Amino acid sequence: MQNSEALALTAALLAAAGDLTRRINEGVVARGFEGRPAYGFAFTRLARGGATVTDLAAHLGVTKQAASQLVDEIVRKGYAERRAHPGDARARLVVLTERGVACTRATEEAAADAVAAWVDILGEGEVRALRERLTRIAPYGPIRPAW
Amino acid sequence: MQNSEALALTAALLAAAGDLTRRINEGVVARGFEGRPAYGFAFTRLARGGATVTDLAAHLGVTKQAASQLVDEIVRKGYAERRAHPGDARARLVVLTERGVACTRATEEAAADAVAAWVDILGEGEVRALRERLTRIAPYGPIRPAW
DNA sequence: CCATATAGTCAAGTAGCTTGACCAACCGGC
DNA sequence: GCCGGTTGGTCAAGCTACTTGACTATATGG
Repeated sequence: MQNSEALALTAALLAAAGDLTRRINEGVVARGFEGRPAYGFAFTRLARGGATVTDLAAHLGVTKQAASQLVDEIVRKGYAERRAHPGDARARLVVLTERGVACTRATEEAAADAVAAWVDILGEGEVRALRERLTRIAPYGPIRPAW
Repeated sequence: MQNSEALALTAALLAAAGDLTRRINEGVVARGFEGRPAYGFAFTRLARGGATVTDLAAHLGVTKQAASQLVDEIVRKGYAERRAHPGDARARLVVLTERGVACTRATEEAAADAVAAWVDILGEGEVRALRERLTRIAPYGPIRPAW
């Protein structure tokens, strides 16, 4: 593989990731929620019975201060609330509210819509293969959304 | 395709793009250049006979002010220089210096190295297919590096 | 030759992170 | 028990890479 192709692959990956992220965010907004892309990844973690700020920080690959600020935001917007942690008085359990769950569903729907556009181009099998290969290449490190 | 898979695909894309970008940047640094990921994409545009700030802004998908700041950086670091534009006294042609060309080569080498790790996992054919499909999905919009 | 558009820069503001300092609560060894 | 070290969380300040807005100099079409 030539050097220039490697850079083109990187550009294509970034363009694809950016495109998808943008479409999903637009879909979420169109469904009546305000947010930024990082919310979706935070929600997928919170949806499993809640999480501490530290859990969330690890999941998102940021400092706990940054995670705490994100929690401030989603609490202020009514998507989550901080509760006492059962069994650790230092920690606080961040759980989704009703509206937070609704936003999570909206995000998943928007993601499905965005990917559907890809399925139209590549076909379902190839999109699935794409995901499988990407997962093999970059097995769950923490996520760095960045858009 | 289930909704949750669509989000997983997005996460995988972001993780892969972030991983690749990080590896390339590390490779560039290891070769003795200082920079950030955006440089690589700027250089690929500048390498073709230079470009104006406005060209670069369009290529990178940012405002011309942001592009101008990036040019300030790479000029300060000795990778490029501003020259008079032949035929338009308003415009200035940004061209790579010798060192800028060397850094461009280093970036391409680092990218090739990073992708080589993927070839080890997936095989050359699949990596090529990956790139082909990504290019079909997200045909050159402007690039938003973001890391 | 003038009205409008374009290239570029300067200045200020913003988002989303970081590092550093700190406090309260947990925990293992003695 | 309790005490040193660790961990969960927040507050405060700073930084980076962008943005918007205002402006100047040059180009261009009627």
